[in-house]
Amino acid sequence: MSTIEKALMLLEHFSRERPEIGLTEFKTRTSIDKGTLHRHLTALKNSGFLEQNYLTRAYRLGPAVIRLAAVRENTVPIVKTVQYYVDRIADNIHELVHAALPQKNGMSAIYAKDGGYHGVRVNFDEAEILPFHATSSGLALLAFNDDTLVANVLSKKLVSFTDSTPTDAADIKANLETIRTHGFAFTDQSYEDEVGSVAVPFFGVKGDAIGTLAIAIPVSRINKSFHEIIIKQLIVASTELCRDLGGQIPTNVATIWAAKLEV
Amino acid sequence: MSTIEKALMLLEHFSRERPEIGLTEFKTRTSIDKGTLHRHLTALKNSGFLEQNYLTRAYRLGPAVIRLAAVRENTVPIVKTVQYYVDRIADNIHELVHAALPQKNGMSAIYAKDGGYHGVRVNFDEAEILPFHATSSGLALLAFNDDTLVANVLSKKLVSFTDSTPTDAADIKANLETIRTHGFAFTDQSYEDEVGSVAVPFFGVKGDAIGTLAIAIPVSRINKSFHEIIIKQLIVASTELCRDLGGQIPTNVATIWAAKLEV
DNA sequence: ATTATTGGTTCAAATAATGAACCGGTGAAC
DNA sequence: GTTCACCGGTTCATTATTTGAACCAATAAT
Repeated sequence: MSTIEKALMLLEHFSRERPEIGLTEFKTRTSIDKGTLHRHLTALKNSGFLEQNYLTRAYRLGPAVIRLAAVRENTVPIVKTVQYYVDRIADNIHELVHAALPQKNGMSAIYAKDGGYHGVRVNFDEAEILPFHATSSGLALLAFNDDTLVANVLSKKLVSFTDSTPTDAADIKANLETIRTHGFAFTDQSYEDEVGSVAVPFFGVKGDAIGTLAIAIPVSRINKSFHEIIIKQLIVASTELCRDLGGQIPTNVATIWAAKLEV
Repeated sequence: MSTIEKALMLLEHFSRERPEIGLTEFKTRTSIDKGTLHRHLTALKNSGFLEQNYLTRAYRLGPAVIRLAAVRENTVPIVKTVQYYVDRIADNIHELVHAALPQKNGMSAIYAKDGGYHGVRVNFDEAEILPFHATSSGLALLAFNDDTLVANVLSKKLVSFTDSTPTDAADIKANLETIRTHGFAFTDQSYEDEVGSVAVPFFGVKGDAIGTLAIAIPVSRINKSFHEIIIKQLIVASTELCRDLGGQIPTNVATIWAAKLEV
């Protein structure tokens, strides 16, 4: 692995829950030598990707990422485009809806809306990393993306989050196959207890999955008819979203989805 | 310079005007060896910072930056906080207002609003890099930030954009001194013909300038009384913004600003 | 059919990354 | 107030990676 990739991996450790990370904490998290770490962190700081809390000396993300995100969103306005559909679904079904993009180690929610007026809510952090193997977003993306990504994900250790988290590579591979035939993914408390989720992919110009639309919902509120409503909403939104983004829905997926909508 | 910094410098070449850049174009822009470039671009791609247009093979910014920006904005919600004040000023004075943060080679506008109903408008790109030495934003930041940044900027070649662009280091240093005594910066067609601008800094916890609020305006509409109105608006907004961000206005600046508001 | 231009690869030489040991400052414990 | 532990940061000989001139393959232009 190149030095560049090693350094950029450090940025993955920042999240809502861990917005600032000190040198020693990085050391325990990564088991990289302190000297090396310091060099890398300094390089990232010099480039504006990190800045230091001048009191604690801990590192946090810097202003460079803001500019880059603005340029990216101007190039490929996924966030803005996705917002409309997430909002629409949330307003229709009154549950927590989100859209997510693949990152290196999982899906990252880029926008979420809780349309719910229920007492029981699903707790959700934007910018959290959703592991590929334990969430419907992750599975939906794996099922309709490159096989190399699947191989890559399954080659690593599959962390268990609940009693229902699938950790066997063969099981997951089989599940991906059923996801492909169904045209959507769902999970039952595989990432958080009491929370189920349903996801559909959306596609890029190559017809590969470039992101997902998903719904997270307390298992107590799931039943068959509602499940079908959810899936229809997701499929319709993803279809329109693909059109907006200039993406291409693979013909087999298009057929499956069309059939789902007719029922 | 470390390999990491060299690679990250490549990302600076992307902008609204140049959202996609191919290998050979990178070569002409950077005069880095093609082999090296390809390695770096691949590393950035593997880390999600770039992705490739699969038809043209050109590179563009990738999804990783979206997540990072979301985390950063959650850590230090500058964009969101700044929006309110930019909008307010734009509504009051009916001109193009923007806020900018320092990047490596200039200021980057993070939010802009044109409150104008005039025929003549200032053209403005968010996420464009505004050179330190030729814009009021840049000068305002230099004047109230670290001296090392000033030295760094002045040590490089100062590009000329118009006939009025200051390119002499000594001139700029003198100008920074007057900016410090005035508490704001202004430029007259130093970046674009027919456009003047006024900027004030806003400050971080250390009392160092961390960004600027600025107004760009056709020179035909500038006159003394309007100039003063603009400055008052900017000063008031920056003062409140510093409070919101937990920043500290240096006492000497606070004194100057207070005097300006009394007039 | 030929040439120019594109993205991408190779491998010996040059250079930068690495990491164990070290430094100095801060705060807690005795 | 002395000691100790922990923090961020630095040093420098060793080691491994980066580098770049030359090369390859595919596509577009002449």
